[in-house]
Amino acid sequence: MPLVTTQSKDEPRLSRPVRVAEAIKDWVVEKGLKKGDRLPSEPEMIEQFAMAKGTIREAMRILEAQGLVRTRTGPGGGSFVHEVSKQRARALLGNYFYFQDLTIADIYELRCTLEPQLAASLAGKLSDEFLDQLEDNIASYPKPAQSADEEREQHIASLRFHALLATQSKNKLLGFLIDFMTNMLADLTVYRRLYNPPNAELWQRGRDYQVHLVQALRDGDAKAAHQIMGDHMATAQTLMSLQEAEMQKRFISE
Amino acid sequence: MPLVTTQSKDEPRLSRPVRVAEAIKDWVVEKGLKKGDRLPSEPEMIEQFAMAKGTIREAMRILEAQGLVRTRTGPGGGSFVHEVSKQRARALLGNYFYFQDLTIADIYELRCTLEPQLAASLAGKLSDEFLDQLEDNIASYPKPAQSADEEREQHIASLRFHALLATQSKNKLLGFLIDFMTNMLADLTVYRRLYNPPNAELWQRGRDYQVHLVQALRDGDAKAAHQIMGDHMATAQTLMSLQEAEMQKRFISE
DNA sequence: ATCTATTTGTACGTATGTATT
DNA sequence: AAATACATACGTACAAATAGA
Repeated sequence: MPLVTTQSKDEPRLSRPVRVAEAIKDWVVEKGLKKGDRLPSEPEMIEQFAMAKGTIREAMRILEAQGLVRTRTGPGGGSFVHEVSKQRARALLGNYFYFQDLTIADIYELRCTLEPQLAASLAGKLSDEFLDQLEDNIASYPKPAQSADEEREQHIASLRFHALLATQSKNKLLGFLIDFMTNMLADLTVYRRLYNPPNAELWQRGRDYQVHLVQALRDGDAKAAHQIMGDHMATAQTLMSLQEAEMQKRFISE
Repeated sequence: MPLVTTQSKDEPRLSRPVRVAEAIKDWVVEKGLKKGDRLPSEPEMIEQFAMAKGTIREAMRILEAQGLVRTRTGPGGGSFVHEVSKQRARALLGNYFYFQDLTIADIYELRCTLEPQLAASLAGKLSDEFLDQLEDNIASYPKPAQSADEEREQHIASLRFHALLATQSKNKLLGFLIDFMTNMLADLTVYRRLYNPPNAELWQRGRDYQVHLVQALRDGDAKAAHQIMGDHMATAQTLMSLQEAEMQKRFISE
């Protein structure tokens, strides 16, 4: 799979640092460099590309910003091929949606189909250790929230439950998406509980879903896992729309 | 919604240009700058951040690489807030998956659920002009491919059909995902038609699906659209697995 | 703990390119 | 066509960080 360069057609013309960055990417792929492999030193690149130091440095910054290399000073230092981290991919993708009018409803629409699919795919595939970890997470919010702040924390924790599950997905794309959505919700949701005080009954239902889900996953009952997660998502979706939750507009940090 | 910064916790420490880039991002959000708005000039930033010219320039390159600013020379030139383009978001996300072992099967697993969902959501919502455009696209591959090359081109064209549909999604996240997946498939699929020569019957079935789909979309029949797209995807999924298609490893260009 | 070698990071002066008026 | 205002690129000198002796 080729590394994706970052150049569009109609746009005027690329600056030198950008072209150098592209050249380095191509070179990395061509040479089959793996993560951790060292790139040529600054002076070597200056010679190889016949560019000034500043230009080379700007090119390296571009690659660094994209998460593809990491640079260290000192002896044995230099730039190294680096695996793009999930955090950075999240952040970079998040910046795209900063300019789109993405709503919480949009995210939930996708969660409603993808989360059950993930749950079904994981039934019977999880280690006991991991299932215990899920239960620990549920145990971290043992009783209904007493305040808006507390409820917010519980909301974040329960999103963490889903992000945890996402790490186990065999399908890396599905896993990333669910992680992205939960993080987006955790980062960006601002409550506007204008008419909806914390509701013990709703809390209990959400909690029950998660408990039953873990049981279904343990039992290897894919169908039940799918069903439970689907109900859970449908409930959550309704809840979010009732609360008139809003997205906060900001750039995301890795 | 805040702009996502790009800093992780465990990692050593950020270089100055990266920190300056983050500071600029925060400043943009704080000031509520919109796309097209001008950032301070190089000399102004040098003063404002008390940094050297090179440092500021590297910071701007970082923001440029992330697609957040665009820079122009000349009078009235400078750096401007820029909406992250879909192309760039695709490329940046693609680089993440370069290091994950994402398979074609993974992508199809998601397409099987998301494409029907999109189709259903668009039934009865599309303009006649757009529906004609879809039909034009179908007309661009009027007969079965005679060679592997031709078949490859037709495959790309039929992926374009899906990308076209994606542009109409009201749900921006869903639209982006489908666009991302079709582009990933178009860019990265390498055929290995070891035992599968171009097959006229399969081609005819794929074509029929698209024709019927457009009809259902015209009629506003969401259920039929969902069904047809679901069948189409299931067929395509089988086809891809039969052809033992492989992902090519490379970085993606915008 | 200190020194030294290595490699990136910062600074700044100058010259060139480019688009607007 | 010329002047202007801006970014772009280069080259050199020096500063900071880190690993190892």
